[in-house]
Amino acid sequence: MADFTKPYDPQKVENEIYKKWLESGYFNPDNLPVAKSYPSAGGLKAKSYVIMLPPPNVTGSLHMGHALNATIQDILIRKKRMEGYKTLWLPGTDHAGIATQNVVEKKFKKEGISRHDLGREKFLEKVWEWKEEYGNKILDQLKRIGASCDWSRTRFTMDDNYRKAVEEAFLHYYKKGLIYQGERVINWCKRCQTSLSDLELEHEEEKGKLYFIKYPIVKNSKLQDYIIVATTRPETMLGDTAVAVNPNDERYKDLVGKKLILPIVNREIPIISDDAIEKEFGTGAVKVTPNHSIIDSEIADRHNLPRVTIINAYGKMTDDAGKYFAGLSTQDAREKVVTELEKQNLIEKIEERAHRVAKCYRCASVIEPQPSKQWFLKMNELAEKTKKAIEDGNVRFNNERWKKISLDWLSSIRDWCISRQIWWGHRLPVWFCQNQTGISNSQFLISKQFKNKNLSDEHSVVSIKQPKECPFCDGCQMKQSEDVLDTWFSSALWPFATLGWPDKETKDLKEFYPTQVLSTARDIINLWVLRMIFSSIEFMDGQMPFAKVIIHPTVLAKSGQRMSKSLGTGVDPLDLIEKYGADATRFGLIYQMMGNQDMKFEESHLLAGKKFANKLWNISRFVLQKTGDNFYYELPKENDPKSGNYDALDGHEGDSLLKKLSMTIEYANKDIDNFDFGQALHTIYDFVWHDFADKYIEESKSKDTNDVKIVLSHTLINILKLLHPFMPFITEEIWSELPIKDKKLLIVSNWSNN
RNA sequence: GCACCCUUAGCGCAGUGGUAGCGCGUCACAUUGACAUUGUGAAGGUCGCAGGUUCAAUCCCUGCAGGGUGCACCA
Repeated sequence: MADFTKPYDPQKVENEIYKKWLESGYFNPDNLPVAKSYPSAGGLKAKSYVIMLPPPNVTGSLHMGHALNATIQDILIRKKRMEGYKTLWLPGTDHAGIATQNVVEKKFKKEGISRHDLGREKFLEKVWEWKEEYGNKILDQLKRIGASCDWSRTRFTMDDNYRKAVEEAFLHYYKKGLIYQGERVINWCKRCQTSLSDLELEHEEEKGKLYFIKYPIVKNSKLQDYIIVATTRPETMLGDTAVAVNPNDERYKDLVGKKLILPIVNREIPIISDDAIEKEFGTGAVKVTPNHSIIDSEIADRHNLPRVTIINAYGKMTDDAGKYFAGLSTQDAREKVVTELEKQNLIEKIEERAHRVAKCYRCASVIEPQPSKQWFLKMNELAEKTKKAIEDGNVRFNNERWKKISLDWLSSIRDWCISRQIWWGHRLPVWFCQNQTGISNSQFLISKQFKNKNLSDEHSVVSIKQPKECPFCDGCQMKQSEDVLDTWFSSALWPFATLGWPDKETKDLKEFYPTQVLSTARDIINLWVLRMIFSSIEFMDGQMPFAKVIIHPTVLAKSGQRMSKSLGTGVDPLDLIEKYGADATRFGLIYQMMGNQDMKFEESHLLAGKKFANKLWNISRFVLQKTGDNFYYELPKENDPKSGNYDALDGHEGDSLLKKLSMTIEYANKDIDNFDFGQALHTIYDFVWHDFADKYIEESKSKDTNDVKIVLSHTLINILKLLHPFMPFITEEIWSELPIKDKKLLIVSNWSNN
């Protein structure tokens, strides 16, 4: 029971209201009144409205971005539910391969146990235990802010059925010839001991040194004595097999084709020309280290250069680096190389220089590019189709800016490295002959030349189940690849794998696919959004996974910095909910969401939200007191003999309020539908506080006519509805106090029939 | 390097080719009246800087400065 004698206390109300909603079953679309009006599957279908919650990582806990995003989605879902759509907001979590494995590894490290001590099977058991215990924490936190997800449909990216989807997708791409195994230099995290895709790197500006090193030219009296190359990583020179210059660089024109002596190593290496080299950088001459730089590797491919691997998977120098360096860390090797070069007077100069270092997005270790055999998904064709879908407007972003970012990425895309050398994730459905290769892991390469290999060359087959017989030998037990797939490979299937795909006939898939809106953060546009689009093109017959994409503003600290735990700039939304209530937290976030790419978080808006909740509370109390037994649920219709009062409304001072109310409703509707949530909330706020409370209610105190009661009841009902998507708890609570016959919960009341 | 965004009151942000607004904060007054999580009122802005277009620019254009973001093969 609402206690109107006291100020509004969200803590007392919110849990009770949420329980009420859960008991009602209305979060599940199958229980909605609209589902009941279309009982037979064969007949007319109720119109559905579906949003897939971007599955948070199981390791996650709610941050401001989640809170904002959840509020946005809840606003849309609640409005559509009230409008009579069969609404589904499907929640779930992502197994988050590397992130989760790291968390569990860390936990055991404290006890001095490594994952290798436990072994794969045992370790995975522990990860599952961890997931069962902590993995749903973030979903419970979403409940606190009022998210009306259908919890009965909660999915996890490693559920049994989801696993089927992932395997099916892999098989599909493979049969189409889009998945292949390739040898190349990839991004390697030496701490996580796995490959990473280009998108899983973070670049950080660091102070470093640029070394200018002289490489002597093989004797020729007419030419200069040496070429100077600039590098930030002198130790990699031990693996150099060429020096490259731009073809149009006049300075080096006569030198192309000549040979150099690689210092220390004393290897003869050629001078080559390649378009990838910029004349302006450094000296315009670049050392080429094919096995420890992705770009250099590509240059090496174009010029058929030999490859030398001088750094191993743990970031230590190999035997091929020479006996003086073998076993050293790259840092120690660098110092030793520089000392040696100085001794030989081969260092021209050393400049201080800020440069960007690629780091692992999960553990922040410096990336050590490594030659390796990995699995790739060909991107050209998929990217082209995705581009077309976006250009044709089959998927629309809430801002052109995001469209452009997407198209840019799709235009300069490389094949996607989808294999990872970790344990937690979906294992590749690839099986190896034990007598021929025996290798079941993407291995670290020391080969001098790279190839793309056919599976049959590798004595392996792609199969979801373990093959009964090995096609390559007599009766070996084929062994499954030890590799797992990139987490994002499975996330990319989220919009349909959650609805039962690869079974195309499930009731949910038929009824709820495609979805209407995807709302997410901008840093995963490429990582996730675009991959969902091409996955849907491939697996759902070209049908887009969602019609519209909302990229919401990034919530920054007031200083303009990113919110982060390590910087101490983070704000915990749960603390805010504790302090102001969920409604006020939602209000505060949305109130400052005005369409820019960032929003600097300002806590005072939450205070405004709390005050506003209280204002609404008191408005309601006043209206109920004033109307007493004459609370009008419906506005009397014109010419209705029972309500001759209505005529009197024309020209009544309440008439202008009602006009303003209809305008507010109209604008708010339009703004919500355009995803201008902040604008909508401002409009409603201004009407409620300034037009309704400050003016009309003040004036109404001195009047006691039936007209006034009609206007008061009618306006209250409408602002409760209008505000429900934004502030669901308090509006539902007040609604429960209104004297209305055959009253439904506000959550399923009609959006617009008053 | 390329592209994009932002710069308006102490703070966070709206807004418009012609008297500049909201929330929080500040100040004054009011107060057992739905609500002090209140009401009424006030102070506070040459709308980043410099040019240009225009009868008129905070708004359109150009340049500059500061802040931010995305992308890229910065060796």
